[in-house]
Amino acid sequence: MDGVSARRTRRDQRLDEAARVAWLYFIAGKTQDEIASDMQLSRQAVQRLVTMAVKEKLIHFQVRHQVASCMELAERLTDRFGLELCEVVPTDPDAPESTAGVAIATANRMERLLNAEAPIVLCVGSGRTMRAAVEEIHGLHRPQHKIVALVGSMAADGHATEYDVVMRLADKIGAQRFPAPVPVQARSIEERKLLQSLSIYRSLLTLREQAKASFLGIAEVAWQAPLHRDGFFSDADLSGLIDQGAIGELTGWAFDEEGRLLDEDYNGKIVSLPLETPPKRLTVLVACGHLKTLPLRAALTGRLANGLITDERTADAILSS
Amino acid sequence: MDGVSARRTRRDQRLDEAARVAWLYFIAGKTQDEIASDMQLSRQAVQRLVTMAVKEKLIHFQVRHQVASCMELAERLTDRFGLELCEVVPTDPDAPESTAGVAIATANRMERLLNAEAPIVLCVGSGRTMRAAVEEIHGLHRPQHKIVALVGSMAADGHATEYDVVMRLADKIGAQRFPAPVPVQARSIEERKLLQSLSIYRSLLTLREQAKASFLGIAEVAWQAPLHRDGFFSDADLSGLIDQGAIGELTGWAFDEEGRLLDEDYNGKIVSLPLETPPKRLTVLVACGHLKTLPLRAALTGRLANGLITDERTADAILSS
DNA sequence: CCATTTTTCGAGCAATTGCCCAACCCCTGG
DNA sequence: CCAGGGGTTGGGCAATTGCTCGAAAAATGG
Repeated sequence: MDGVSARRTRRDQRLDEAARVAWLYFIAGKTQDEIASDMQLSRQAVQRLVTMAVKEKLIHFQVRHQVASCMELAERLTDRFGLELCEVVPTDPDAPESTAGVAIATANRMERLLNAEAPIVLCVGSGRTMRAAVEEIHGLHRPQHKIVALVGSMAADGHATEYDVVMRLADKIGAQRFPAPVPVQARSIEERKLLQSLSIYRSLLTLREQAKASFLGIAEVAWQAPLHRDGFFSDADLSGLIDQGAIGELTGWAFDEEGRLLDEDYNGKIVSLPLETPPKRLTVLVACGHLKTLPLRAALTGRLANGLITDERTADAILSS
Repeated sequence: MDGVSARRTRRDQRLDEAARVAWLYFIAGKTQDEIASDMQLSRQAVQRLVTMAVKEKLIHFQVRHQVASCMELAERLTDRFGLELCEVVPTDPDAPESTAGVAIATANRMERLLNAEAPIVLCVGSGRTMRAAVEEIHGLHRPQHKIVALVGSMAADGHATEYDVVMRLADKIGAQRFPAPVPVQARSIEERKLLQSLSIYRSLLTLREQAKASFLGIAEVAWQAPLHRDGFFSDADLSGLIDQGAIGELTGWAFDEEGRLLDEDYNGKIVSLPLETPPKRLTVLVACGHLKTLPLRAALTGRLANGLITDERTADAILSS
């Protein structure tokens, strides 16, 4: 009997045993002790065989539930984009563009942070999804915390968005609020500089340095996209952005499909807090729906964020490029 | 929100959580503690969710190895025929009628019994498979044990079988031997009675009463089957048995396809120790190959034995009737 | 054949898991 | 509004499992 075939045989016998043990352990539900006496092995030998069966993939675990695929998608997103937090919720088949699931998941995550007794600073962006998320937060009273805006809630003409996330969240939990009483985009670079010289802006910057995490929406850069429709960006601005390859924006900052921020010529009038690239704290993008796929993929590729809460369909779309 | 749908939703949420937990536990390999803090649940809650996931079949275990199907077949055989011992070994695809695997498995089982220091009595039948099994026994020296024949090893004309299992096994382990120096079948009922009146026969009966277990082969009743070819049964005997519906025999005792022993007219000349029906001790049938399928199924159906060692193909054939 | 290296073994212990129980919550129906 | 009952919770503890380590056995090499 030659060495190789002998070794092979030994190994096969080992695998046979491992498979038997795995069957008895996982399927028949016996304890390792029982199996040990059944097969007259030591308990430790059985333990090793179980480990081997798992390592050698003799035993396969399969979760038969919709969330199983969500978990897998979350893991793949985490790996691919180096995320610190990723949550994928099932897509409601009756309302595939609904933000409900994502909003609840986001609310849960925020609640977890806000549950703390020690005062924390939480930065939030704006948008419908974030607003919906905030609506899902219940029953917390945390006056010690500070909610800070990452982005202004006004257009250059002074009219305010209806989705004022900071105020609503602060209301909900009785926290201190730090909105940004500035437009998303100034009329000119000079105006932007002026606005940024206000002490209020410096306070926001300082607060953000202390922030535990940021949660923000994302938007596509396209005609009739929310920022355009609501008048935050003019036709001319938008036209320029699109020409420059912008496909999405975070708190006003436009980026291309590689997640590279556009330069001063195009992002120069944005008054929102600058994006941290790479993020210095947990920075979670919250979005779902097919319009968000490209912007999300781009932002994650460019490491503009290190967290993501989305739904199954969007997650799948992000990964299948 | 009505009660039913509320409860349903609650349950679904529970199952979602359970699926998440199961995924993290079984697939991601996290500990319950880790999962608990990740999902901010108590450790016990996670434990319950894992249990629920298993109970609700959310998590499915699959052993990807040939022996997995063997284990399942063994379980089904155990359930269906009320067995105390059942072992199914993989069929060698290159030699599907080979008794090698079954012989090794049988040897292992016998070794386990014979390993004991306290003296035991072991009864054995005859046949090629049993002989092969005994050949696989190694390195035991147990002079305190007694090996007892369940069946004679001679034909009525005095010639002995080449498969003398008792002597070979006793040689191997240095045990005391109690062969049955009688034919399988007497020439007449009178001769049978005479043989049974010998003190040797009574000794064997007494020894069997003390036996820990019996291991025996099985044979088909058919033209050119071993018992016929080797001259243990005459053409006339066999013809009668077949007419009476005999399809198999254990230590000479013929039975029909329901596992009912044939009556005195046909089994009246058998000198072998009577079968215990139902077995009063572990009684293991050792056989594989397509010729053995029917006899095995019949014998198990008639509860003529409470143990079985066979191969995958045969096991499958026995069950698919 | 013996020496050396590698693998395997099981005891002992630490970590993890399973389970029981009293306290608690949340319905439901007075 | 309250009382009762089913279900849920987490503490505490026992059972089970995982891991480390030195010893022993087996494979390897001379």
